[in-house]
Amino acid sequence: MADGEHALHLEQFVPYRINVAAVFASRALARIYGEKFGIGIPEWRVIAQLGEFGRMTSRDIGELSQMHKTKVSRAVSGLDQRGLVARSENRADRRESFVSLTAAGARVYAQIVPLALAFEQRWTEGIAADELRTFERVLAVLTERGRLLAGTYHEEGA
Amino acid sequence: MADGEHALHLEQFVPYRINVAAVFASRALARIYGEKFGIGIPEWRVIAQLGEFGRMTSRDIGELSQMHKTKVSRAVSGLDQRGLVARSENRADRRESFVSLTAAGARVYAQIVPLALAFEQRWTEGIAADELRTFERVLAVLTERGRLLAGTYHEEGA
DNA sequence: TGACATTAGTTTCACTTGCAACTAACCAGC
DNA sequence: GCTGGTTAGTTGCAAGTGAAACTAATGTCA
Repeated sequence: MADGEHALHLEQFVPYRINVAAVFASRALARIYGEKFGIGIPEWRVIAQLGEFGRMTSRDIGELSQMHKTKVSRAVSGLDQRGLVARSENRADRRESFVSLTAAGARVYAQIVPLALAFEQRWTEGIAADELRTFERVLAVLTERGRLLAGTYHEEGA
Repeated sequence: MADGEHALHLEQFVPYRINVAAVFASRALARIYGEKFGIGIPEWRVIAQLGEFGRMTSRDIGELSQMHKTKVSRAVSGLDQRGLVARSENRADRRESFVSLTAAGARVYAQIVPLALAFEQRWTEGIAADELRTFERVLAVLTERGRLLAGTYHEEGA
């Protein structure tokens, strides 16, 4: 460790710290989706997108929710089998199909949303509003720059 | 969506956003460790801890780097086989053993540290120092609270 | 029209992961 | 110095993952 260099302390290393926080958040959320609804995080993301935007293709789901197409494929299949989403052919382009929530899926969505928002609320409770805004702004910058530094691809976490 | 409730927008949902940022950061870092040194994130965390604290047990490595004991076990085994760490018996408690960097491991550590710090630097470049401090402070709060909300365990991410 | 590239989505495969069960060693308390 | 509980670390296993290969459909350009 020569002059002018800084030592590395893992517990202060931002990429590490972000990851630890992300894992805790995922685990806590997975509990909510999982224990009460038997739904994992990829499934949740699909449901969240469909609940927000309605009918969409798997490609768009992956694009918007930052998931690899194989993960979307498997999540959609699982939800389809369980009757929470339905697929309908796009006659204008038969490679893709539209995915949408069924009535049962919409009910699950309606139940999860308040739980998810309550979790977020509880998680960020007591943090000053302006600090939280700063946090989110910095997070957005880091995410965008991270996307560039990570490369081209397209994928996931929770 | 009744009165008084807020809609959920996944792309603004903090747990989701943290995860996306974490994945990008991990991927970018994994590139650095992986492409140049053939080292994965668990291995990197072990090396980072040993480089910082010297000789320690697997238990302590896991504790400090937030990794499940099986992950630590496998990472240490791999590094041992590759000659980057060495294990030495603790005669006072023969269940555990001390792990430490070999000369080769120390060289790898010395090479990775500046790359890791340069990455962090590049990643956070241009963000105002006070905003970054706020970010880190909020991150610490979220991490601690996340730990509680997630449960008791002990584990990982990148 | 036909050849070639591209795209949506699925499947196969190798790898990583965490949990649970296990082994070996230590630590009561009697 | 036993007996039962606890701890450090490893291993078997089932689930989840992404890359790559694949299928089927669409687009492009001559």
